[in-house]
Amino acid sequence: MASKAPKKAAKAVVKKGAKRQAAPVKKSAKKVSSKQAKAAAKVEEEIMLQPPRGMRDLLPGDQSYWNQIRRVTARMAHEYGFLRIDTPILEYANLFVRSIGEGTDIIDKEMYIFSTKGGDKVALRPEFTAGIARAYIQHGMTVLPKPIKLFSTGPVYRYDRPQEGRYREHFQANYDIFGEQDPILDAQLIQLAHRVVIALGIKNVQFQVNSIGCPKCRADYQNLLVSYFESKRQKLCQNCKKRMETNPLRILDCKEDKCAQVAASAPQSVDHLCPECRTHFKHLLEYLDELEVPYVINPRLVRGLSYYTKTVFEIWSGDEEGHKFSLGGGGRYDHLVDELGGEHTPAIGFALGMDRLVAEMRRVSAKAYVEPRPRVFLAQLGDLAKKKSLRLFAELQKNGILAAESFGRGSLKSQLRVADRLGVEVTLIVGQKEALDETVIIKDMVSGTQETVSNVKLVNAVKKILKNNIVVSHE
RNA sequence: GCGGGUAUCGUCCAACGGUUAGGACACCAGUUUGUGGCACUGGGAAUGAGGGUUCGAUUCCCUCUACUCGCCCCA
Repeated sequence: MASKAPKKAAKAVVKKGAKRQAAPVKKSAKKVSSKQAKAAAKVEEEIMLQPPRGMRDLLPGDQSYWNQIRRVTARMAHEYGFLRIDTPILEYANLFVRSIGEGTDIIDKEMYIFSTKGGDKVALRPEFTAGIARAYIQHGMTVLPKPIKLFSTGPVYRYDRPQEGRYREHFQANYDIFGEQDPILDAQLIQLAHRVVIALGIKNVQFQVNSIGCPKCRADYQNLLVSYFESKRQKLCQNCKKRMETNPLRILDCKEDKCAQVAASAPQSVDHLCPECRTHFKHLLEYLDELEVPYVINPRLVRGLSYYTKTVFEIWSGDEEGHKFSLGGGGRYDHLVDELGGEHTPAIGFALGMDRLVAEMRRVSAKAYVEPRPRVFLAQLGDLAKKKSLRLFAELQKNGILAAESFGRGSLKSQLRVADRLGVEVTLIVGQKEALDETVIIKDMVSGTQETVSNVKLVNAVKKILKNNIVVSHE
């Protein structure tokens, strides 16, 4: 038994789920004085055995839903003609500031921004589109036949207060289309989003759509809005009073009761669109009706990024209590590319929140993708067999037989226990005798019967047994 | 950034202010050494950190940290 002091020192280091890492410390602590141990523990305490706030591990047990989402989003991207693109997680900060815009919450308070050793101001991407638009311009994709459809998945970062369904690191599946202004693309993108969600087994969804116009008509509308809110200034919350100057459109979706009341009778952007924007929106709605996508027009939907023009939309999913939350959103951004220095390129894009899709799939017990499990276990006994088993393992794989093993274990008993727990149908046993004879024992785990076959016949024999067994599908 | 709640083995729970901090599940080993499931035996494994009150704190108080729920915002 360790004396009390070292044990305490070790304990301090241990923290949750860190037994193994802590064990060596415990051992060495025995040898040193308690004073030293305490000092060591103090240093060790600095190591937080948890990820930074708002970030989490996606454990093996979580992966089936993630795999399903990765597969479906990528398959659908392919079917709609999207090409995969991966851009850096880190970009120069001003790329985001310029595209997303000052006055937005994302830029003003939610961006991970810092300086490199070389003095560059960089930021973790808070969304995909800015980096993708940058790559589009930089690599001259403008010469490619239009439209150019690009697909990405990966983490994005927002320095936000975490809560249910909101993380500082979360994952998005992102779709962008460059070089086409026809509203049928808007509709097609919404259709894609709908089909992804449906394919994942999430059925109770609805789209919220709105048009916030182009820079021309929005400027007029914004003036109208400001003068309206100016007349009701007293009734607005502190935040919204500030928004009057910075981002008046956002007052429309303020959740404060008093603001919502004022906003309810505010002029709506859809009533003040220029002829071009009006036509665009009208056609979009016609296409959506044709598609039979569930949608409602939400005149107060404005979205938190300032580069949007014309169409904006979100996908919402409901739960039993009638509480709804957003699974994704997007919109058109016809002027982002030229604002960033490229030639004028109308574009539209949207992102799905993968973490939220997982949460929603869990809630509705949606089907998940399960990797094929090994149906064969390879057990070894004795030094010679142990050596041979590595080669045999590879041999099985080359012949399409996925095998599990527990080579580190000595006794046959414990290996069979593992085999049983894994639920394999066949265990291959190689002992000293078999290793010398170039044979393997094939044990049927269901009936318990076994036979010895020569190495050369092994693969076929195993395949035969597996073929005859009824394959249990894992949902 | 602002409120509320929570913090005990890997997980889920227990412990009138006094227990060697207990149990279940999981994990590891063994039940005569080359054969799984069941059973039995054994083992490792925790009071988030720091102060205070007290003879004595897992328990009461304070601070910090983390998590969590809501607001804000968003995916």
